[in-house]
Amino acid sequence: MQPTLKHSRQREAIIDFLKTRKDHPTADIVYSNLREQLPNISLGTVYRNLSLLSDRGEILRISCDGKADHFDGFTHPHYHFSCKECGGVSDIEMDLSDLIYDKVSDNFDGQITEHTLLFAGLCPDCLSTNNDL
Amino acid sequence: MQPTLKHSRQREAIIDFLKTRKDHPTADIVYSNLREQLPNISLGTVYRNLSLLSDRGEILRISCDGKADHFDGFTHPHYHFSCKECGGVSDIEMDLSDLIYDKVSDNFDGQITEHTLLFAGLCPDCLSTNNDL
DNA sequence: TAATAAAACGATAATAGTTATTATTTTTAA
DNA sequence: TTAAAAATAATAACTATTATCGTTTTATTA
Repeated sequence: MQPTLKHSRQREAIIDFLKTRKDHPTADIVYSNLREQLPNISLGTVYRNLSLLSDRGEILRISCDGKADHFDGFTHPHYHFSCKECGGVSDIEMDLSDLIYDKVSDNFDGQITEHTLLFAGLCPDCLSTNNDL
Repeated sequence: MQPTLKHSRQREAIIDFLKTRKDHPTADIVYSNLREQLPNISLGTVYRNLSLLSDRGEILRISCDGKADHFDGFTHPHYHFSCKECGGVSDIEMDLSDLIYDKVSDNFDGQITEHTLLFAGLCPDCLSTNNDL
């Protein structure tokens, strides 16, 4: 059994902060923003709670290419896009699940409980900047 | 312009080794295996070449959840599966590209040049072991 | 409300994975 | 066969993350 959660101001602040952001901040960014309201919060606390919350499915962890993980406070089914130019991570709202699960069940004998689909390329901003050159 | 490649015994050994493996080894595993034939090879050389080769598209880098990256010597279109029980990474051979690109182009204005789709759950072995309990 | 146990904390040390530095060696082409 | 470019081994440095530990906070119960 996992231990019962006790309320903590720090954890609540982390969840609240993530809910205000659509840009999927890293642990470090969460930390430096929260220090404004909670000057004594520790980076370890941020990491601990981000892991705890994503393990419990309350937030999403997005891992791209060896760099720092990003976190998403919104857990409805959607996908992510990581721009190769600016490094930003943004949302792509669409529903592929049925399509993907139908197809993969024909091709794999194990049990698939989740999938991560990450797109990469140039975001609209960087695309237009590049075209201007 | 990127520098012209010069042949190196170490890089060739890395490519050859990856071609013999279907289990997507990490840099560390590549290193310890290659030391049998090249006792003086350095871990830095392994990392440098794995990055160089994946940047050039000759091998694939597979990033899952903060742990060490895995590398795949086969670059034809296929997807990966990471078992939550044993941590192994294996292949799923299927073609979703058209399906995915068609759908995503309706939902995103940037330019998508690649996508990474990683499945997770229980591999056939761990699934049958779990059922036996 | 005071005592207590569990959970969470902050500070910081430690670790894993990876990248950078540098002096030396290897490769390639003139 | 020499010279420039690239690659190497060894190792230091770095980044992201996790672990440790003594203290504080939270929730429960006497």
